Amino acid sequence: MQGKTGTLAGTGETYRLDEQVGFLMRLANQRHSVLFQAVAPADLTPTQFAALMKLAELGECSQNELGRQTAMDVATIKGVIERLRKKGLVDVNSDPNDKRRAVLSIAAEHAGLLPELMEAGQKISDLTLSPLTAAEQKSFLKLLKKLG
Amino acid sequence: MQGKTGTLAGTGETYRLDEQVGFLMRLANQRHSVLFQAVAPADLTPTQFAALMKLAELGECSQNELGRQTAMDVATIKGVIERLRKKGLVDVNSDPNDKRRAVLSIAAEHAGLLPELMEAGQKISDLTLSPLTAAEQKSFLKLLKKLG
DNA sequence: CTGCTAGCGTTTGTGTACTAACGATTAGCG
DNA sequence: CGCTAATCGTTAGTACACAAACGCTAGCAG
Repeated sequence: MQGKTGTLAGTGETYRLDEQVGFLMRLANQRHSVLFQAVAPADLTPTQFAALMKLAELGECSQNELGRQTAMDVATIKGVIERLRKKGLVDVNSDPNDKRRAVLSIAAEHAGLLPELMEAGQKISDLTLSPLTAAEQKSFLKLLKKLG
Repeated sequence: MQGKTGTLAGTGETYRLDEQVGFLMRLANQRHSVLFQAVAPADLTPTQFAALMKLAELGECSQNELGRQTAMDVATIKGVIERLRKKGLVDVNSDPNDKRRAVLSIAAEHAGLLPELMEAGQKISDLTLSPLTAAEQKSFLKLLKKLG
């Protein structure tokens, strides 16, 4: 009977924030971001990293296309590409065949960075999952894919 | 170290973005946000909802304390509280015993909203997890907690 | 050719989220 | 008692993330 404890007192009080998926996912994401920042080369953020790796995978593509492939909004990918361009990691050229399009590609000078990035990406994933056993990791990823 | 980490850019890429935890968690979070927005009352965002429910649970507390309880940065919780205050859901008063503190509480006029919020929160969690079976949901939450 | 539709990129506005620095206040220790 | 350390809240700056509205361009229908 703590008089001032909670407006929820007396209403059943069954809701626990720290049991909700959304909250737990936010926490897991925060931890992942910290690990990422500690390991990632070239001051890349998780989002920038994703865009860069996808671009490496695709070779060349338009801005909106890359956004779709990485599940980023048009307005989001715009800023991401702009920052990668400023860092000199991505080249932006206009498509002569379609004046609407901007053709993205990885800057040739930095193509050598890719193996390092892939290795770092793997390490970050491993670190993020390290509190789980190998079996748990596999299970977690399987379930996570169903929630995408 | 282990296996093949994609050799060079020109040859084949062995790094699959859509297999990485970080990327999958981002996707799951996006889906959750969409569901949240569709169901949540009072135009609350997931973050605002978390702050509000935690405040209801605690009764009264300072801004920084609420931030800690909900895993939000001081700068983040500041904005969140400001928006909740503008909506009239949260009252902010200064502590007479400690001039640094701002004492937060749920606005009495809206205390009746809480049961509805709890119900919505539960529904959102259920919807988010609906692609999984009951057993999978339990397993997923257990693993997720280890990653927080 | 004209007009419609759809896609590409841009901009604005709102809302997280963290870092870093700051002033004000309180608490603790010598 | 005074100095220092810790805590509280604020602000500026950077970076996602999405909605909505805009202008431009390409492709297609009539």
